[in-house]
Amino acid sequence: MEGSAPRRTRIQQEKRELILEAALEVFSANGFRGSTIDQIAEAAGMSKPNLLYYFRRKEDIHETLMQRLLDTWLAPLRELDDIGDPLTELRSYIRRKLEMARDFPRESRLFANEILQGAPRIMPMLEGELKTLVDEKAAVIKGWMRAGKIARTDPWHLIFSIWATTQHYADFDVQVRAVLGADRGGDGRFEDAARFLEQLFLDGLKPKGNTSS
Amino acid sequence: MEGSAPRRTRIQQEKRELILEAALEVFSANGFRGSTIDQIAEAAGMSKPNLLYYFRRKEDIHETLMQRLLDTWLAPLRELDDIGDPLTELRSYIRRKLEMARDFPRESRLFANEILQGAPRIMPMLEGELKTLVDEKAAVIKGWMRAGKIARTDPWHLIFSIWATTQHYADFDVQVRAVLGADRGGDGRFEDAARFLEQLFLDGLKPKGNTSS
DNA sequence: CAAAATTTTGACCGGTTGGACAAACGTTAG
DNA sequence: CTAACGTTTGTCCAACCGGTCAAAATTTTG
Repeated sequence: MEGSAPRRTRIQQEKRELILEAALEVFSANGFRGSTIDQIAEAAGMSKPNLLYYFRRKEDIHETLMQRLLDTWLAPLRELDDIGDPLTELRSYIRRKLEMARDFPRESRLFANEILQGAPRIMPMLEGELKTLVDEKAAVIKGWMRAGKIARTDPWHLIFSIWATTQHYADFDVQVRAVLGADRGGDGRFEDAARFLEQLFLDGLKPKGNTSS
Repeated sequence: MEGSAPRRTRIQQEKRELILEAALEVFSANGFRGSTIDQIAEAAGMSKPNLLYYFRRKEDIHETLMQRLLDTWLAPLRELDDIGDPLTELRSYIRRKLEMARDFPRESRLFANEILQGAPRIMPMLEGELKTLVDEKAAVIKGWMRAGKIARTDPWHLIFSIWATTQHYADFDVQVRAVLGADRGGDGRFEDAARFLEQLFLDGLKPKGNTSS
């Protein structure tokens, strides 16, 4: 048995890669329904029928893109390990997620688009693979709490808050840049965000040498 | 002078309201390009030409919806005042934003859709009204920091993180519910989130009576 | 009631979109 | 050269979409 993946020539591999790159650009900017095959074909430098020779349906492109995305997207969480200092481990998870928002904003937006529209194409994955992974890591975090290594809170909502704060810099990028303005909205914004998030997640907002009244 | 708003009969007021309600449902679920006038008309219980009698273009509906949205959406931030205890003030801002995510998830998703696609229709507002408001409130927060009432951080990124964490429960609702599962994903999830966010923003994750090693 | 004004509808139109298809083109192996 | 195979393109189509229009139905007004 050869497995179910169809055999592909070298040129097919390359062209499919080209199409997926173009489709990521278009889908992430316009959503699935807002994107046309023509747009993708043009971005990939080929004609529409030619594109349809490599992917028979528009949905096939989106599906392939989404499958690839999910692996790399969840990699940082998978790396969250029980070895090492818990606070350090969480800090580097936050850093990695923020780096992904900086380096792969299109992937983040593609994912956000899908979830926003009710996740019609990846619902089974959310309830299956994703839930399993999060539950597993929540158990790890709970262990750290029982050991007194980090404060006691809800691990699931902790993970949500890390996702939300980091992906915000990819998904809401135009808003972030508009509000920060020309001077502070440049490349340095990710370092500012990293500093802020580290402080937020470690120390919160209470002033340092000050017990609450 | 009567002002520039056109005079409208009672029935026009009602039908326009009906259409806007239906359009909010459809636009927030499918985005602007992903929604059709037919869908909105059907959701509003009228024919397409009839709908177009009240709003001449699809974009007019979206624009009206967006204008109304922005006022109510920014109301909590406008209320952030210099009077009262800073930590209490921030805590209730977070609570109000989370309540809005719970009570007006469609509005949140409509806004998220617009920003995700590059905010083509509200860019001037982001750079104008929104930036002005945020700058103003950031100055207030900076005052609190100078007075030693809250820890020193970046006020802009603080506001971003509040937006991100609270709106996450509206925009990524399906994911949140899928990950939490049937038992914890019910109505109680917003109270869990409120408790978690309060702790996160006030105390962070460091264990209580424990100086870092 | 009847005229006037407003609201609703069916039919229609031009442009776009996802996708099919056969013919043409290129490449490689015998 | 040529047959076989893989690739590319022009053409076409049916469905959909945003929007128009004139006529019909309804409501308001005198």
